[in-house]
Amino acid sequence: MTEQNTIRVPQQTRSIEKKKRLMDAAMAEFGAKGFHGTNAKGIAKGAGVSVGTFYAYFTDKKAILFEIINQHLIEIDQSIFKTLTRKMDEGATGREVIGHIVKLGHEAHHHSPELLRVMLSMQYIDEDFKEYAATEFNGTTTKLSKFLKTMSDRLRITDMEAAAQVVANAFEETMHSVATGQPHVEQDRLYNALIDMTSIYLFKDPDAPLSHPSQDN
Amino acid sequence: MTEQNTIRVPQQTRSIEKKKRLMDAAMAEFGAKGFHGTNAKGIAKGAGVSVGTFYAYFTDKKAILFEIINQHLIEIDQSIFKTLTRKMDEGATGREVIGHIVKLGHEAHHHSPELLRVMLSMQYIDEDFKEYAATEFNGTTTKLSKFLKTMSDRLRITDMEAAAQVVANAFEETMHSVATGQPHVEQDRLYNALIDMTSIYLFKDPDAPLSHPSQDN
Amino acid sequence: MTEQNTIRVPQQTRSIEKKKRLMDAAMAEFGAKGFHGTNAKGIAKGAGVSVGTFYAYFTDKKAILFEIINQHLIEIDQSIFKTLTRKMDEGATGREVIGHIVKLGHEAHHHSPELLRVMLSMQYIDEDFKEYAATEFNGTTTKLSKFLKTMSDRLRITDMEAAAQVVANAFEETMHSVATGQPHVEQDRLYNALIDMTSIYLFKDPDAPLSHPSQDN
Amino acid sequence: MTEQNTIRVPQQTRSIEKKKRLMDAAMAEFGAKGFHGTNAKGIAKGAGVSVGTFYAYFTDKKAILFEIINQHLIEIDQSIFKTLTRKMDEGATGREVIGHIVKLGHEAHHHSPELLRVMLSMQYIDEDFKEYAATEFNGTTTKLSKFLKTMSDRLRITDMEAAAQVVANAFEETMHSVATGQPHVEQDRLYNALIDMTSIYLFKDPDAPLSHPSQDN
DNA sequence: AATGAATGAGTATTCATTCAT
DNA sequence: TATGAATGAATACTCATTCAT
Repeated sequence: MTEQNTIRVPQQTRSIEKKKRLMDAAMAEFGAKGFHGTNAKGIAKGAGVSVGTFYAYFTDKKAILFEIINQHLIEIDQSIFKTLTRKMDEGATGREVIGHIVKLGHEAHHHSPELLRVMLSMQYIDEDFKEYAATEFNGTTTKLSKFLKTMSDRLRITDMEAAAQVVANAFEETMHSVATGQPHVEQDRLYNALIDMTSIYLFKDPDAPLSHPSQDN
Repeated sequence: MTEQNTIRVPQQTRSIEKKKRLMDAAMAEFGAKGFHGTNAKGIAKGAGVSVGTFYAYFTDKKAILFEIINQHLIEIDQSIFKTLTRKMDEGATGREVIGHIVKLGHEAHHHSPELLRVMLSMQYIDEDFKEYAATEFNGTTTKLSKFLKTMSDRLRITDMEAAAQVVANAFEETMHSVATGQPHVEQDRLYNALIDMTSIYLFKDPDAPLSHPSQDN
Repeated sequence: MTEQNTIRVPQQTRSIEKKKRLMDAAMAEFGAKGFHGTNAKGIAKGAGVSVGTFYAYFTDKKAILFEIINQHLIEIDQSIFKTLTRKMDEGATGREVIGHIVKLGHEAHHHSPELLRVMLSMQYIDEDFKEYAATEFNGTTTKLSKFLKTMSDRLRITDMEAAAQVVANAFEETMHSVATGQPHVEQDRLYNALIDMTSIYLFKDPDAPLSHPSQDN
Repeated sequence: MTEQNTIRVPQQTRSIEKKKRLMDAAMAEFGAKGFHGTNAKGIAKGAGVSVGTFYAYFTDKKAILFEIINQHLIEIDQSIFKTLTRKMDEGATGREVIGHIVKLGHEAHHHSPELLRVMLSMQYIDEDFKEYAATEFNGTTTKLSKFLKTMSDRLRITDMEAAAQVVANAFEETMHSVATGQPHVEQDRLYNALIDMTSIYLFKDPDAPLSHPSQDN
């Protein structure tokens, strides 16, 4: 009702640690019971603080989930695109680069499969999360699209934007299916198929080194 | 999901119609407000019956959602595989058959995008739905896998099961992104990319007719 | 959040009785603990029903207080103006009629002094109650004003509206001070003073009979 | 209202100023949001100090409201009775003196109508405030009563105490209705009626000068 | 078969007050 | 003296489910 509710922005070491404890506890709770099964009281208890303290750091349980997910996605995103150019400089082929992305993506998704489930469900339930996920995904495909454009002469495809999105979709869904659960087929066969499909699709020659494009011409 | 109470199995015409009314009302409610925003009272009201009647036909709101989704998926599944063989007999190429699947899938997913969202969220929230979705998806990939095996000599790929799943994944996610959301790229470009990717991946020659395999040998 | 909350309008005998029980319990609670000290749970408990039942009959505690007060004011209002004309026909003087009003007002205010306190506080706290009280008071003064106009030739005063309001104010406050508590002076002396003040103010001759004005002229 | 903790009685200039700042902030908060809508944190924030500091100066929010109201009433009370004798010495009539009181009362009540509302509501809600208001009102009527006794030979009325209270009641309520609300009749007509009613009631000749009573006899 | 009144555990959130720093 | 982080009891309100009629 009143607008004097200020959310605590921790500067002190103790406060920062308390906020972290809350986020860790929240992650555990969300992972175990889902969004609707989790409540502020439980999170606070898990973190060893009072409900009041929870509400001092976060406006509500949606806010804390948001912050948790945000932090994770930032980590994932960074980890994927960071090493790509280095790989290429090492003379990796298209197929190898794709394989590397699969490996990184796999690791990222397996950081916390439980949380991943919650995150995935939220984008279908909540408008804010939907929007956030869309923006996030958009960012990823844009990066991928740009990445593809830097090597356009090695590519089969011409519509880079569409390709980036379709490939990202295939990656997403396959990662999720592996991370959240039911692998009807062993993970390696699945990843091999994924690598094969996207490599064949994207590259003129998936097994040629990607770097030093000038030399090939 | 246990059936501790006797749930009415309608034999009478009036009962069947009442059950249908309940399911229609439920679909509308779930679509508009999501699973957690919907309650039994609202569904009953929408169907013009009492809460008691609702509970006479369904154990709880999960049960009615289950039944609704089940019905839809059956329809979708049938619509996709029904016409495939006919297409092939008409001399369609691999690319054309894939294109046909995309068209059917698109229609199916756009039958009720709202409900689709609920369905998608539920598989991340609820164990029963997760299991169901897995089985369903498994069924689809199995069918696809079998379908691929009937034309193995025309295919690039060798691991049919893995291919079926990866292709199904790419389809799923792309359909969903179009159905539930903000397409960053126009739908047609996306679908073309999807068709291109999967055709190139699956077939030795995506533009050769699939039928009469004996002739080619 | 959802708008399917329908407030139960009792038609059955049992329901009507339940609603009455709730209102009686609420009156007791409000009287004893004031508005902010009372909660739905307590009212329900007092009425021997569950909280849910409370909320089935009333949207919130404000609503039930409103209904209680409304009922009381209707009773008060009716009791005051009902017998006035009869008194006049019996040849009562202005002073006697005023005395009669004081008597009726006193009875009305003493129906439930505790509730009166709550009612009075609410008009200063809550906008809806303020508005309601204003309307109600307006109604009373309007009636009084009309009543005065029927005997304008017997009156000293010329601005009937202003007189009606000032007289009503004097009545109100004196009634309240007697009903809610601290009589620094005995009630009868106070009422006599009130009668004296308003009679002298309103009438040319407070001790002449009010009826049959034609005869006097 | 018990003082279990040591409440700071400011002697230092800085402390006095801090207390004033708190009271000013509290007035603003109470006026804007009422008693129940206001909380210690908000007041402290408004005063630019910490909650702890608030509790160092006041036991709770009731205490600060008490102090604020007390200060205001003292001011009002003084302003009303201060100039009365002077007016009389200037040869004012009874009606003119009453008119002067109305003017002063009006000004006093309009100092902070918002706070007035809070004050009025509190006397119906809280026992301590009720008692305080009673005492305060008692004081006013006692003063008025004494004032009247100094001019008993000019008065119609004989029961000075009762008259003082009834007149005070009429004043109170009319002032409040003007200050807090929707005047159904213009303020001037209302005040004129009030002056007329009380003058006619109190004085033998409302239009004769009050001073030098000996000369008249 | 159908109704819908009744239940009450459960949930999110606030805020007066304390107390270690 | 002053701070403001921390506490946790308390509150309004909802909704899945039952069961007497």
